[in-house]
Amino acid sequence: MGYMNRASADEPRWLNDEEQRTWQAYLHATTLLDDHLDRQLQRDAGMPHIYYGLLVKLAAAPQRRLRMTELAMESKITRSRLSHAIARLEKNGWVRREECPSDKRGQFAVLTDAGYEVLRRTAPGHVTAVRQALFDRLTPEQQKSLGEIMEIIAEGLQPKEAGADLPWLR
Amino acid sequence: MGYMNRASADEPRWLNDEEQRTWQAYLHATTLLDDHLDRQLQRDAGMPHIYYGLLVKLAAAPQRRLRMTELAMESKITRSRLSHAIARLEKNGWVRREECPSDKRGQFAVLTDAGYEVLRRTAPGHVTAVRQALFDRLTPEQQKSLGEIMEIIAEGLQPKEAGADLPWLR
DNA sequence: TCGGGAAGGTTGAGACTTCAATCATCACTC
DNA sequence: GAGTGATGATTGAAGTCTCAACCTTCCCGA
Repeated sequence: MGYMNRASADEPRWLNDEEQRTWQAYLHATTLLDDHLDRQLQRDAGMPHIYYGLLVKLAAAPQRRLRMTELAMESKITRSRLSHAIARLEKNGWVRREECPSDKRGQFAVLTDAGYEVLRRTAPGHVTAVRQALFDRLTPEQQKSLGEIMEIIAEGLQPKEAGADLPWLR
Repeated sequence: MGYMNRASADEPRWLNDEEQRTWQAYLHATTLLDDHLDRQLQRDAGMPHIYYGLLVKLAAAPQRRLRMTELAMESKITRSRLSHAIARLEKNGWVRREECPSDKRGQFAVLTDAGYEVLRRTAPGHVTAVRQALFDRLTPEQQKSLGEIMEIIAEGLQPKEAGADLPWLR
């Protein structure tokens, strides 16, 4: 059951053996990599991978600041999740909130110097971890292929149509 | 910072532009797909994706039962996480625990009829969701490539050596 | 300009995960 | 057969995420 291989009239198209293998491999790889990087960063930077990603986005943004919804969108998460995360990072002194002059509802998340420093200190170790787990194991063709595939999947999950169920609009 | 493109003496090999794009695409796709399937299953089956996966493993196992550590290993998660999860699924009546006769420390997680029924009822919708998000969007070559790549990554993250930091041995 | 819906963001409760500590049993050795 | 370390599994607390409810401000048409 689940992804079984069967065949009958009005039944859904179950995954065949190869598809099941591919899907299992996907689940295994993503689960393990997620766990691996979360652990690496928790140990070396004191925060989970997704939080680290937030700091990276802020560091790359003009003025090292981003509107909350924009940051949520770039990170593919909900605004609620982001609110909680920023609250935690603020407590650490790595991010600070600033009001938006042009829209009084708006808030900026701003990377502090301390936040930048954490990034500066831990980025080398993290990029190494990513290389070891991913890039170092794949041929250039596989890297290219992976990029294309992941872009297709990501695109498919964020349709342009109005009313789409996107995390940052939830 | 984070995956910046720089060059100097003893600095780590930062990700180049294409690598950064690939990595971003990977993060976006996995985050969105995880969210998407979690939501689909929470809505239709009343449990998160990983819990659903546990039921699927049990359904496929002989006697519809698996030792805790074995189930954790197949699911790539920690035993602690599994303990909590099984406790919840037990409360739902979808899984029951049984002692292991040959090793009094051991426990079996056993899929109940009610658990099997949930699977029977929700599997079609789930496999459809997976197809729509993943397989339907990829060419056969891309599917093959994805499977190979993910197997490489998964393999790389579970080294055979003793002392490896594997979730289910934590 | 008033009213109502949409957009930006936060909050608290409950659900889930992590981490370290714990307990019981097993396997091995002397 | 007693001691010791390893294995199988659980627990509770703290951290994180989801969901729904909420508040404020903006937008826009009547």
